[in-house]
Parts: sequence; structure tokens; C-alpha cells
Amino acid sequence: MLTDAVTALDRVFELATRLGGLMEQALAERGLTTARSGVLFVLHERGPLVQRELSEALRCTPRHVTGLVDTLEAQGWVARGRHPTDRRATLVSLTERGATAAARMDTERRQAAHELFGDLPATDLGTFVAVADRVLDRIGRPAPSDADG
Amino acid sequence: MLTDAVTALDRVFELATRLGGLMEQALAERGLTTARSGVLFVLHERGPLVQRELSEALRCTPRHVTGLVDTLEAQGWVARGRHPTDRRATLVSLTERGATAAARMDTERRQAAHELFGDLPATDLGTFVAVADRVLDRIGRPAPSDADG
DNA sequence: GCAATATAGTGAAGGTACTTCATGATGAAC
DNA sequence: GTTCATCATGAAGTACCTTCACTATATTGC
Repeated sequence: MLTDAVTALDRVFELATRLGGLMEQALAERGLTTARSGVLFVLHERGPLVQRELSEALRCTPRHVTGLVDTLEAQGWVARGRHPTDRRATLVSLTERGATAAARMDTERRQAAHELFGDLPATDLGTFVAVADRVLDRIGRPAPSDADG
Repeated sequence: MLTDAVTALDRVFELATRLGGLMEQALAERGLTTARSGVLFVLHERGPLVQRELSEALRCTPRHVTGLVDTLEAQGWVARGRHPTDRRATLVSLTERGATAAARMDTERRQAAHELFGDLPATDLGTFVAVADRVLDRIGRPAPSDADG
């Protein structure tokens, strides 16, 4: 069998589609969506943020963040608070419930990764990541959102 | 450097997000969206189809296919025609313009794949695809939409 | 032949994710 | 202290996609 570039590209999309679907399903069981879970995830990683910062981290409009936070706040995942120095800004932070959920989802994400990729030879995994990185470098990374170490 | 499973999972999503964005952008330049281009692509692969078949191929509701085909027909990419034996059914086929566009997009997709993955060692590419396949097998393939040979 | 039932497509209505534009409130700069 | 940038949000709108009800046709069983 000849492994060509087109197959590789196909696999990326197939993998993403399938994994994305599973993720969406898991989130839906908690009453969350992909976009809203993104807010929780960013806050979990970086701590309380102003909505403007959230919009940059999530690469969406500030207006959309307002809507996401509205819903998340109504459901008790996050809370709006005052910014210590800037009275225009709203500081969004995880509630206790939100923090617990975010931590648990992060754990589950890592577990899932290990279930999916964990038993593969480390060299194969290394090659997989290297190929992905090579392609990402080629199309230009947008921003290193988290540490890669 | 330790390559772990979580990194691999991250790369899949990052790659998909970035490549998906580029693809969407390229489609938008032609006045197409991801969903509508899916119709063209399926018709290009399989020839004229009844809307019901399209909905199965695209994994969406028949009602949504109606909308997609409405738009594509209005823009001249596809045409509705009679089914030879079933008068309930609508046979959707590519117009000449649609066929040309689909063929060209398919070519461009292959070119893009080669630009992105083409210069990597064949063994690395093989490993990449093998890892992807392994994961896909694990989560259960939905349906082999096209030949993998 | 004909009633019962299934199937193909579509109108109506609605939900979610996201956008742009205008605006009020505040901060920063000169 | 006026001017200009910035934060968040209301209003309005677009795109994607769904469910439900309905019509037209096909199929099945008698």
C-alpha cells in the first residue's frame, strides 16, 4: 500500500471529525458546548480573565464572549466580578463548581488521550507529533497557547 | 523531549482547526461553505444522487439537504432532475460549472496535501497514517466513505 | 383493485453559534 | 479637560442545522 500525502490529510480530518464529535457528546452530557467549555478551559489554565482577554484566547469577538459568559454565569460555572483597577472591565472567574468541573474535564481529556494514543510505541508517537508539528510550522502557528515542554 | 499522548491529541485538534480554517477560507473565496462544498464533493465522487442518499453521505437531515441544494442550485453548481423510476425522488447532479469546480477543488486538495505532507519521508508519513488509523479503529470507524486503496 | 403503511421532499418554526454596528461608560494622553 | 482608545453590551442579522407536520408518491398485503 502506498501511503501518500492525500491519505494523511484525509486522516487528519477524519480523526478530528470523529474525536470532535465524541468530545461534543461528552460535553453535552454536562450541559456544555464546545465554545462554552473553551471558556472554562482557558480560565482553568490561566485563572480569572477580563472578557477581552478571553476573546483573544478563544479567537472570537468580544461580543460573543459576552454571550458565552452570560450562559455560563446563569448556569453557575463562572462568575463576573470587578476588575481591581479598571472599572470598565469585567473579571470572569470560575465558581467552585466551574473549577471542579474544569479540573475533572482536564483529567478526563488526559485519560482519553492515553486511552487513544497511550499504548503506541513512543517512537511512533514521536513521529506522529513531529509530522504534525512540521505541517503546523509550514502553515504558520498562530500562537502557542500553552507550553509545549 | 517526552512525547506523550496528550500532546498527540492536542496536535490533532490544532492541525484540524488550522487546516479547517484555511479550507473554509479557500471555499469562501469561491462563494462556498464547508457544508455546501461537501455536496459538490460527494456528487463529484459518486455521480448524481437522490437527496436522501446525499443526506446519508453527508450525515445530516434530509431537510438540511433541501436547503443546501436550494442554495447550490440557485448559484448554478447543481441541478435538480427527475428520478427515472421514482417520481417522489429528486436526482441532484452537478452542472457543468459544478463539475468543473469540483474537479478543480479536488485537484487543489491533492496539491495542498502534497505541499503540506509531500516532502516528508515516506516512512514517517506511513507511521503518521498508521497511528491515525489505529486511533480511528479504536473509536470505531463510522463508515468507509471512499476507497482507501 | 384498494386500504394501510412507508418513503422522498419541503414549509414552518426554532435553536445555536457567531458576526457587525452603534452606544454608554470608563480610562489614558496631551 | 478635551480627545481618543478601550471594555462590555444591546440590537440586529447571517449561517448552519434540527424537529415536526404535511403532501405526493411508492410499496405491501389482502
